[in-house]
Amino acid sequence: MDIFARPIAIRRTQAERSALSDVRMVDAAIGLMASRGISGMTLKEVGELAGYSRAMAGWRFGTKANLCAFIIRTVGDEWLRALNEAVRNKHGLAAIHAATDAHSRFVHDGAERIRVFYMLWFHSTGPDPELKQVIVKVHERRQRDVEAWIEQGISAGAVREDAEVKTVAAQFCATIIGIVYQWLVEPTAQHQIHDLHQGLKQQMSRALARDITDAKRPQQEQE
Amino acid sequence: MDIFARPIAIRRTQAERSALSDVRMVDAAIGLMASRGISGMTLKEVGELAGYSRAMAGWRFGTKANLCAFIIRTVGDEWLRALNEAVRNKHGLAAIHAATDAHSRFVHDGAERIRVFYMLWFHSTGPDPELKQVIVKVHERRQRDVEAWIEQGISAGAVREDAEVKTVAAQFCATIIGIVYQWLVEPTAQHQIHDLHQGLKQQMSRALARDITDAKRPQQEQE
DNA sequence: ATCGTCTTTCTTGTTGCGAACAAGTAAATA
DNA sequence: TATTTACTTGTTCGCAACAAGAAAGACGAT
Repeated sequence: MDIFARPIAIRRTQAERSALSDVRMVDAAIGLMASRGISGMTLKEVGELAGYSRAMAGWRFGTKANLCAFIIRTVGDEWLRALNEAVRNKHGLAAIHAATDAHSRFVHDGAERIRVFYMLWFHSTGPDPELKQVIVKVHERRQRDVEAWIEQGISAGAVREDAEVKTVAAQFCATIIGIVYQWLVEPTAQHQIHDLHQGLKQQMSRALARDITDAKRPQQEQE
Repeated sequence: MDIFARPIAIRRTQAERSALSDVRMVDAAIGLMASRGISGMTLKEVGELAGYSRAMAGWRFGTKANLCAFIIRTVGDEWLRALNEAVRNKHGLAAIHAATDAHSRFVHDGAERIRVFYMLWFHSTGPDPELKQVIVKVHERRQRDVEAWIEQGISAGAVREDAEVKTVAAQFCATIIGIVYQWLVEPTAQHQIHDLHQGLKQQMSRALARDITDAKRPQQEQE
């Protein structure tokens, strides 16, 4: 009977315990940053909101920067996985269009996680090497993905051979970041964000399409 | 003789005193942020580095956020003035190309002030309304300038009439921001930054040029 | 299974630093 | 000289960061 009297203090393995506290604290931190900004998120509150003590977050992650890095890695992975899912089996312009549409959709849905992910992304512009390392990794991987799509498109004959792969990929990534910035600053202008994504697709078409006619077709694939 | 014994405690008007301390503190703050990042800049050090006491910066600006806002306004104005100088008397594509080249040049020169300005720019992505207000203003003004260039180009007959002014201007601004982000994260890759600017010019040509031949000419105006 | 020991997870206690404000001093204005 | 404006010293509060202790899982021995 005291089996029932005891609250739901389920017995968990240690690995389960840390995993659980990790996700609880990440969720808490994301919630706090989404509502109060990055500087408004405090390790103390993260611990307490996650159902632990003051110092829990500090103890697990050491420093606030470490927690942020962990969040970037975590959400960044989810994010890359979702994007790759959307692009599955496509290559060349089709892949880029699919990725852009997926990006537009995700951003439109406006999940807290993504918003905070990009907030952190933009916060790592200082000379502090800590966060930057992580960001640069995610960033490089993104750009490599885009380059791969273009190269696959070239070898499949769907993209013009003389396309400057690295430059175009860099432009794509830069524009995506610019669009995200707009979104973060003015989350209400969903229409504009959508237009910017469409414009990006068009721009990539003009840069990569084999012939003029391909590039001219604006291709409103989404919605 | 004690006129000479006394250090250079020149008699200044009160307006001069505040103006002087303002520029000293802004310089100090920019220096600190450039070397240690935004969170590494402390009001205490700003005051002392500027030659005053601990609390000087806090007293003058009230809060750290206010100091940052002040810096954004100050440098933002310098920046807009320099850009407008570079574009003087141009319109349409020529103006946009000139602005892009100027931007590329400024960023290449890599003045501390600009770097910090953009660091602050990217830091204001949270839900904190304080800094965001200022940024949004600078941002809107920028976009209006670009729209004006395009419209002038249209009425002068140099830009196609069916150009979607607002959308293209927004794309231009977004891409600039994306490029700046790249620069902040990887300041070493100057070559890439230059390429991105050139690519942006080409992209704008394709979007705005009256006929295809105009758009095809890559126009390496810079350097 | 049950006990005792070791390890990992988490908590309470403390320190130091910076932001923010309050109350005082010095310099300029009139 | 009186008043306003520019600046300084003194203090409080909150957070990050660490240290030392408590509780909960792991694991071998009986």
